[in-house]
Amino acid sequence: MEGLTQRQREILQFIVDTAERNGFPPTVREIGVHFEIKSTNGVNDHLKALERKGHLTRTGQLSRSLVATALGRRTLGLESEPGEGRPTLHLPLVRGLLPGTDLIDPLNVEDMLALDSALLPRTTAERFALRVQGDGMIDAGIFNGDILFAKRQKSARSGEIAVVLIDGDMAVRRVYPEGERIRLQPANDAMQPTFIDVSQSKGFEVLGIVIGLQRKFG
Amino acid sequence: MEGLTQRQREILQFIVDTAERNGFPPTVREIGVHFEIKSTNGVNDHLKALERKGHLTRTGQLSRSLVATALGRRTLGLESEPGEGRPTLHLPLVRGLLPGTDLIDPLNVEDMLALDSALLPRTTAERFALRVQGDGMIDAGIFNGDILFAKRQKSARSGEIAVVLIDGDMAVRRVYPEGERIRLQPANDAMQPTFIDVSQSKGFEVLGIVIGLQRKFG
DNA sequence: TCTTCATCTAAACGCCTGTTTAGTTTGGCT
DNA sequence: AGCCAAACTAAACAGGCGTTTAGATGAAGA
Repeated sequence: MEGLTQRQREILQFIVDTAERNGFPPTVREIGVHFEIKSTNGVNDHLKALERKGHLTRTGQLSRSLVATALGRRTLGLESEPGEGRPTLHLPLVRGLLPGTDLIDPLNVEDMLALDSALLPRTTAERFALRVQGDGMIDAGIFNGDILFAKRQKSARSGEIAVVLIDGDMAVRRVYPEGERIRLQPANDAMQPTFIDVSQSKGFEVLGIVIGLQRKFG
Repeated sequence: MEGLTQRQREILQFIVDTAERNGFPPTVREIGVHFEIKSTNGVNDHLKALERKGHLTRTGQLSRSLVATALGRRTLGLESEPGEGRPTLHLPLVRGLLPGTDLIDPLNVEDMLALDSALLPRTTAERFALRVQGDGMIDAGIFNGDILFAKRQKSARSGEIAVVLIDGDMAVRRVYPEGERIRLQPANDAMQPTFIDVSQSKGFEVLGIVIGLQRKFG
């Protein structure tokens, strides 16, 4: 089975990505526009090559019938075997917590994320994901926009990084129980800790403990 | 939110099924053939209704741009598991680079990691993962032990965080081309930059650009 | 009964799209 | 130098395709 040229590979990737993103594959001309190939035949040459090498199928003369084969998908790294027998987790990405709902509720869940279990610590607790908002934990290497993974747990030990609910808003802080009060410590020199009075802690809740982080660059 | 008629539901189902089976949605006429609707307008009436009721999207006047919305999929009982049809990537975790081998080679690949494609930026380039060794990029929020994701690329623009090879060892640094030399800048006050002489850069190579990061806590 | 809506036929317009033919350019290989 | 494959420009054809206009039928409500 022949290998692909760099250009062929890029075009195959574009077809797969476009089908993924839009729900339907691109036309020959749309591929041309994306790669600044002026002639439809320039594109067609690549499609012929991809088809000849078994990475792509076309159906008759139907528009948008460009579909990557299993081989093609494998070439792009979309279908190989992950760690043997190790499960891929599916974690809910939560937006926030609407009053009167459970955290893991369709109303709060924005998406489901697939993640290799090797990328998170072992735990028997329920897990969820959330998007970091703000720079409150920047000195702990947790940046605005990062995805955090947490295990559900209603209490935190001293110094653990927890996802907490304060008056309906989710936040990420280091938690330090200090007798009558709880100190929520940001990891940012420009910010002050928040204190929660244990005796009247309405509106405060520990939602979970941070167990992982994912960042997207660029 | 209005409900669907029996006919509208059937047509929505056909669109989703066809897209699933073929890899691309049907045309207006193909829908007509399947349901023995002689006029394209007969079909179009249904599409308009489905669109109006928020179960279907069409993109301009593009062919085969019929895609069920999240609501539409829910109506059909398809409330899919992870992100709708979005692929899960399988990226090689590389240990290093043995002399005379390609980076993505069984000899260098320690494991395959499954990761939701939504967690990394879109790219047409090949991707790989590596484990961070050392505190050289600690001020950029990249810690010892983190897993980094990179796209394969032989050059880096100024300031990009790159995976580089220096005398056989992989390292992660910000890259700054400076005329006759290249500055490899750590993000750690305690460390000094390394300089590569462009004219005799044997043993130096850019392997890729960092596109993501995964951290495991605790 | 009158109205509304869902469903459909028929026909036509005009851009969209895949395909083909006929070349050119570039780089690697012999 | 000669050859070949990859990659591309240019132009054109024919049928595909979305859309619109005009109208028909029947069932459900008001």
